[in-house]
Amino acid sequence: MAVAERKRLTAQDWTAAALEALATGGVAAVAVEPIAARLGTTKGSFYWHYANRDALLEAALSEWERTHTEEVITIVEQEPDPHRRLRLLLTIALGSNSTRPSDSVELALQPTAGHPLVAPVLERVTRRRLGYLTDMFARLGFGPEEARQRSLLAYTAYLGHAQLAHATPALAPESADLRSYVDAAIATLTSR
Amino acid sequence: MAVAERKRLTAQDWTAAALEALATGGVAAVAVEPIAARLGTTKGSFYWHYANRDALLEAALSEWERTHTEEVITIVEQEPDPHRRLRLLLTIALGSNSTRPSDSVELALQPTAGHPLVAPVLERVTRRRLGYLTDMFARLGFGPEEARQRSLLAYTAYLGHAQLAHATPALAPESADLRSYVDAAIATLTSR
DNA sequence: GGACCTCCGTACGCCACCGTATGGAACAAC
DNA sequence: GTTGTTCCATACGGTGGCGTACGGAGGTCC
Repeated sequence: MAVAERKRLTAQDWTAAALEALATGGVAAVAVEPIAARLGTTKGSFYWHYANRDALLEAALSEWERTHTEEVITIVEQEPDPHRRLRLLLTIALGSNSTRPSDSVELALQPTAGHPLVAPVLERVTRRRLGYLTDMFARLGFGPEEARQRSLLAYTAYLGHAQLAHATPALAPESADLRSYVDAAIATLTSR
Repeated sequence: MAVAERKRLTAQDWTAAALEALATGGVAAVAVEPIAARLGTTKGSFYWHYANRDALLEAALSEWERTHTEEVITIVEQEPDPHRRLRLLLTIALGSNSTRPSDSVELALQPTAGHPLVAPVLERVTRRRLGYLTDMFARLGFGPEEARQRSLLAYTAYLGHAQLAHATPALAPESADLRSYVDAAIATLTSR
């Protein structure tokens, strides 16, 4: 966040800053000169580490795909009990911190979903998550078709929640209310 | 859609084109010169009808706020039976045509939710919709708190579905599958 | 302490879009 | 068919981001 001590930069520094810009301002915000200014440097630095803007965007997207999702799945898999695992997952997904950058990226990619660099990443991530969720419902004892539909409902609810928390935070549940909401949502999503 | 016979344009023509651009390319796409080109005219026309770009954006947002939502609510209110009414609403919301411009606008506004012109519109629309949904669940016999949480789940699922259908259409349910999904979702959302 | 390599600052041309100015079509009224 | 009004085309300057060229600072190695 802080400009710090004017050190030399690495390609990593640029991707990190790009990811941050991506989360807050979307694909359009992944712009060389503004990010350079934010890093307290100039374009000269950037074009040393990267060929062009697209390369930076691509790096940021890869970073996002690599980091999130798998990270969460790994954490959640520690919990052996299926019910508690689903609860943990939804708590992490809906809860924790409604404005953390991780899910902001997903939202920020939305309008440019058709972008040639964005589309494949988005599809891979979504497929992975949906597949995992479906598996979870199946392990809760739901049949294949039922599990698929429940996971779809759960995942779209997650997406919508992130959207709500970002766009109209005043209307999204928070803290204590959020915990209560997560409980109610799980109850509804797993009721037969 | 077609460029037509090179007639004179009205302010309405410009807002309509702006709304279309907004739906497909987001706030950034509401740009005077590209829209002028698309309309087969020039900026000269635009600046006769509007003061500047912001005025156009504002007009497009107003148009959207005025048209959608209330339109759907009016239709849905024709149906007297609460269960069938909810079904009708979700069918319209999730179903019909996943890539119609109406809900694309909502998605397109997402990344610029903080924009001074966008934020208030988004909040009013969301509040109205959530309020109406909560009311529907209440009329189905759910208590106030339960109705609020169910409506939240239903609305976020709607938002997420729109997002899914737009960003990764390959992973969203379609046609027959969609009808089956809507049924399953309603069953889950209204189960006690 | 020179030679070298890594990284960055600055200056430049290019393009897209914004907004202004202004002359002139197109149409209406009579 | 002249006058007046409505609407539009064109030309222009300004701004912000992209990408390139190139010189030079700051480390590193011997």
